[in-house]
Amino acid sequence: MPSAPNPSIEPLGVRALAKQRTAEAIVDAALPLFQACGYDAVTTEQIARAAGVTQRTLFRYFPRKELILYARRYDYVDRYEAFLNEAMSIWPRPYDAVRSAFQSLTGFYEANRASVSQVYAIIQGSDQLQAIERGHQMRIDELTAFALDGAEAYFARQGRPTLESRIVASVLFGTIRPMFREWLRGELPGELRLYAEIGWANVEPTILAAQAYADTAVAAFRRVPPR
Amino acid sequence: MPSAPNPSIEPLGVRALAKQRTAEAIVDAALPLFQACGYDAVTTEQIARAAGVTQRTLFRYFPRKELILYARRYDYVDRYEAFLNEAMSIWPRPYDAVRSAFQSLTGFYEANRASVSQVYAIIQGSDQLQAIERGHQMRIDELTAFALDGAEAYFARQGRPTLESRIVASVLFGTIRPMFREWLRGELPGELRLYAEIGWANVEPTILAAQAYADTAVAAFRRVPPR
DNA sequence: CTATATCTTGTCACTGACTGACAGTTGCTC
DNA sequence: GAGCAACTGTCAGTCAGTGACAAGATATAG
Repeated sequence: MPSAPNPSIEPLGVRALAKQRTAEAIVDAALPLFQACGYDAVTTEQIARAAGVTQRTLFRYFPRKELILYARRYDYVDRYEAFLNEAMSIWPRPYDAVRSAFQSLTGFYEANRASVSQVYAIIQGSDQLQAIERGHQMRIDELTAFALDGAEAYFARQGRPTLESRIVASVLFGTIRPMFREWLRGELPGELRLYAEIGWANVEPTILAAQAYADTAVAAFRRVPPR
Repeated sequence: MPSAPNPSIEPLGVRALAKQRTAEAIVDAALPLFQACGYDAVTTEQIARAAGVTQRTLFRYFPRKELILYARRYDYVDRYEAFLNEAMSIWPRPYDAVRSAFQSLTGFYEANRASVSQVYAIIQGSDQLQAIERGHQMRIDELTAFALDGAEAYFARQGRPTLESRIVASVLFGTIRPMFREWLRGELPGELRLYAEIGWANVEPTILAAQAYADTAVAAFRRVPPR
């Protein structure tokens, strides 16, 4: 009685196979349309017709329109969380764990450059999608800030991370993200890993400065007399 | 022939007055409903009926539902931009200009604490509004990064700000924003200005460190051999 | 191999935000 | 006071997203 069947090993029944094919048909129909006309201009009904299903069925597979687009990005937020979970139980220093998780994510981006770039380009064409994207980024930032608070804080994840860690996380991603973006746009030659390594090598001194800053600022901040 | 009439001095005709009253009636009807039931649960038709107008008229005044809510926030993004425009033509150092613009914004928040807090609380209750809010924050970040690139770059605002400035801007707001949030939530006693000043006094060394870092990182980054 | 339970899909009807077109009314101007 | 422009209401329509139900296909038990 295998309680957690691996879908890639477990032989799929006709039904599960059909489901998989339907989901892929929807995404395959949607992406070219998004690319040609822009995300906002494509209606869910057009996608459904192009995929040979009803609009209702489409919404059963993808409860929100954005999810059709994000399917091909393989849920990079969840992936980062998984990487971080693993790294946090291996590395003693939170900084090393974050760095390791990010390296894993970098490898993932490189392995799927084509589809990730395509989705990135589509996102740039829609304000709504950019806002959603920013939400994902905030989640990544928060996750990272929790990680920087230490393994205990990370795995509990109660309330909000400390102000110090949030500051450090914004320094970190304020640096790394623009680099990722330029690479995705094809404005940087060669491998992403290379740039990521340069970034990390240089970011460490600033992290230390930011940490020192965060400590003094937060201390001053808490020292304000109540009332 | 006054080409730019000041609405608060120019005597308003019956028509203009009626328009003003209608807009206020809509906002006055909406805010209590939002506060009581949550933004998402209140329909535009309910608001229209409560304000004594048609739904169609409501949308003529506020093309999107969110704008009803944001009316009472007096468009803080536009306001920041106006502050920044002024500051950038006064201060020679971009950093001072940004600081000055932010001080103006802080004063504005303090002067309108009640309504700003109310709107903030409503935003917290809706995912959609939070996404919109993120969009505003992105605009503020970008504006600030352009400002840090210097007056010329700021007033032209072509393309994207430099990587260096984007990094510095994220450090800046990664620090300032959590403070604003805590203050708006009522978790910090006293005046916002006080906290803002502490934050700024302490952020400067980190800005310098971040700037130094950004310079070396970006330099290393550009030094990567093409191909 | 058949009967039945389960899954999946299509159809229909609906909500809620938002828009275009048209017509009636009212304030403004000459 | 006539004519023009602005403002509003009415109506119909689009698009995202949801609930309910029935028909068909699949899986499973006997």
